[in-house]
Amino acid sequence: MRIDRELLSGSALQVAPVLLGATLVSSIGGAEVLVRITEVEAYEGALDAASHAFRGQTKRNAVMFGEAGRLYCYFVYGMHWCANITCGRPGTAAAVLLRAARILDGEPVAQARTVARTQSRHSPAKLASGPARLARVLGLTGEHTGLDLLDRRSPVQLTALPAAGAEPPADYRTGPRVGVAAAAEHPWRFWLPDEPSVSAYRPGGRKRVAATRQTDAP
DNA sequence: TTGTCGATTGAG
DNA sequence: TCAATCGACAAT
Repeated sequence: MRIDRELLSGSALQVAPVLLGATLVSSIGGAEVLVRITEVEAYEGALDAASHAFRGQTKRNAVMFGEAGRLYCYFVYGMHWCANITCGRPGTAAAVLLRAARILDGEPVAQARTVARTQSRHSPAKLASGPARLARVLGLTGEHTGLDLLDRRSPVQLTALPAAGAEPPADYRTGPRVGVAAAAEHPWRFWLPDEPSVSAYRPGGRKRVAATRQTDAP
């Protein structure tokens, strides 16, 4: 089934599981890489303390407030790019972080991009295991933010959903987001079972617990 | 203008 | 377990 914008216009929580199993193709740099999404995370707007859009619109997160189906890439830890697909209605911020994928075609290109950055090779299953690794094999950086993934002329396109169509896959798993301290109580991570590319879980970083006030409040 | 920290990764 | 490495944003 073809992916349309309406399908992506729901909340991040609704859209995230639907993207599991979808295929994404990048022809950036003249080399084609095709992947099947195996792991994602939902990020809402004002109601999600872990979202880049939590404190309102800024230059960086502006695309999250626009129409669904656009690419949102951000730079993190001074060296990595991570990619999201925007969702929700215009005016409402929401996006789905692409955390891992299985490489269906273009593995040599993916491997070459990895070696170029790390000086070392990865096993096929790990080439796109993790948001920064996935963005790397696809050649995605900040300059690609805003690209319409539903436009056939775009160098990066969301091509198709699995046979099930607009429904989430029959079998998938959910859990807390990886490396996110805020709003950790919600299962906003979705992944396909038995997929070697799915990244390892890691609890959120320091939450800087408000003072080590062990004693009870007055 | 300055200081803090991050939706991570790879080496040790 | 920890360093790398820098842009965004809140605080000054």
